[in-house]
Amino acid sequence: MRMSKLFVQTLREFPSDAEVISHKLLVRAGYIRKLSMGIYNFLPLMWRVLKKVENIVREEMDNAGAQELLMPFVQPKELWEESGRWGAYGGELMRLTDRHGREMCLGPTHEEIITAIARDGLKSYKQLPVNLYQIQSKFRDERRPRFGLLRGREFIMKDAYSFDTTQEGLDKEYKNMWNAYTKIFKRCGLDTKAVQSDSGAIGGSVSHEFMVITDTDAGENDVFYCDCGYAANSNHAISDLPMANIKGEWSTPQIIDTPDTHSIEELCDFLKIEPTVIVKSLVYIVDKNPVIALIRADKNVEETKLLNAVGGNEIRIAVAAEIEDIMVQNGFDAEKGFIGPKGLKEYNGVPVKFVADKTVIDMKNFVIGVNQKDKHGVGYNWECKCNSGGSDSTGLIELPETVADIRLVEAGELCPECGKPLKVTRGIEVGNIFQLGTKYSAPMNAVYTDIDGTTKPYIMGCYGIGISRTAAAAVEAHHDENGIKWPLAIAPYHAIVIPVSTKDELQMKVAEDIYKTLVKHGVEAVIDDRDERAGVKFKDADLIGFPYRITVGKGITEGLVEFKTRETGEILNIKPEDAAEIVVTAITKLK
RNA sequence: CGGGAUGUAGCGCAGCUUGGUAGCGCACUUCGCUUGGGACGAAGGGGUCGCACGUUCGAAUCGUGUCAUCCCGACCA
Repeated sequence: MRMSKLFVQTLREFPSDAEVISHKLLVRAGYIRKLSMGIYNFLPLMWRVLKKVENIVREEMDNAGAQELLMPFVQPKELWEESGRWGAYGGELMRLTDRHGREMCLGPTHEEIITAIARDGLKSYKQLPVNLYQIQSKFRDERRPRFGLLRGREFIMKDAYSFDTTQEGLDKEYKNMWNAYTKIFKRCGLDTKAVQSDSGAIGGSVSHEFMVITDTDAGENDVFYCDCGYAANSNHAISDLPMANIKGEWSTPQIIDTPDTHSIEELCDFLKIEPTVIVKSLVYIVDKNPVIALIRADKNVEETKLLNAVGGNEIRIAVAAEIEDIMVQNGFDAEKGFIGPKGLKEYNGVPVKFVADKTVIDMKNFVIGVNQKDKHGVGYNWECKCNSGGSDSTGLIELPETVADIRLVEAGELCPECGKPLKVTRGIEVGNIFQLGTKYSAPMNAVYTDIDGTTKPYIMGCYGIGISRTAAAAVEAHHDENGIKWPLAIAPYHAIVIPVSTKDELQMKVAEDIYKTLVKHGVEAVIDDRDERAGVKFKDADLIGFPYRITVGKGITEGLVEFKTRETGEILNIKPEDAAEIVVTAITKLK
């Protein structure tokens, strides 16, 4: 490709609406342009990168025994009703109506379709196991798209689905996919960590996410890990707490004035206490139902854990107006900062549910909100057998029926497997593997006939890789102040040849010769034939991120050209005829 | 969904307070000059100032509404 013809427009400045480095660089270097919120055009350079990632994924999936197919992007409501997700999926499912008034949706994932395909085709145990996959655009109407390609609404994804007759078969395929993923990301030049995770809306039990560990702030997920090998996503991580004072100083219960203590910090300052002796009450709304979470005040609630504890689809924190409503409806006059569990019965006719984090059970003589403005209860305890002597209930709080781990783990807490302090890092999720079991096959009546003549639902697994997200994650992991440093395997081109002066006939001739030789040997190369100053060409080459740069300049009078490796910055002066060999050798090593 | 901010040429921005013929840098076109890290000079082309309504003799500028984009999410951050 000749640079003068390549469809790419680099920008002198970063776009103003981009926040993370992969977004900034991909726009500035001319890879992508935004069309709408969370929706991007993939320009020719980007498309080359995406095809490279796709092909690596395709090769390894095929090697692992999976078969590629392609399912529709637009899907009928009926299948989603069969699985129960038409109602359950929420706002991320982009729904539309066709001219006949039929309701459809844009596919955010394809469990329903693939299960229907399997149901039609896989009738006998003799046909199983099977693993089917596709590489295709997905659409999720994200509440808040951001970070460019890392969290767009439309994105490219590889999704695979396995069908087995036994759990042992699923376990085997799960491991098979795990191994394939490890190879895929390694080939893409990415270091990944497989972490335990919550299975979320897709459902199922066992699941792992493959995370690219990155120093940049684009990592959306905190990954907690330990040298012993334990690693988990924040929505799944568990830990033991280090020793702390969890016994308050007040031995007799009383309600005291705590004016203007709207935050835990203010309350601690006022009472001169540690947050470890406060039980805070947080109001959540789960599918329109009120849920009060009780947790030690120095810790935070992990919303996914809380959601799993109460069951439901969507969880969010209550807004101030809702908290006010709850107070009024239960005969209180308090505001946020003074909320407590006692006396809260219902909200809009729905009983209030209470969930206590398991770490509050051992707390004694604690401080808690009592639904009175500018007041808190101190010296409170849980109402349980050990406290049965109390004649009046003042100072006793009923321990909720649901006691669960709803706590967000923090670095420094203790590894659940070996007891050493956990470490935290940011990760970008580029792939995931789930054991679905019969979550879709059972409700959709997707069954096969087993050897004994009985019909059984398939045991399913699903396995995703974000193709476009993987490319963006590669930029997060491989860049410097001058631009992108693509791993060779997924770079849009392997090398660029730069004649410093297009008016210098010798330079041009040597550059053209090198370029032709590279192309002849299967190297994907660009020659920068533009009549630009050398600085412009170097800046563009660095920004776009060609792994190798061959510069033909003044040195040619001594028979030498410059060979630069983008990743390391290493510069060699070599003979023109040696350039192709170096690049070809590097490319060969990729296979 | 709630809160905040911003919409002026392809990109980045000024002008708005105090209404009076729409500007700057980059990019683009032509010419000259220059050629190892985003040169310089000259001359050009390109915008109904997000959209609608209103106030006014007159609106990018003031008011109302609307759409879009970005940032933030009750305790804690």
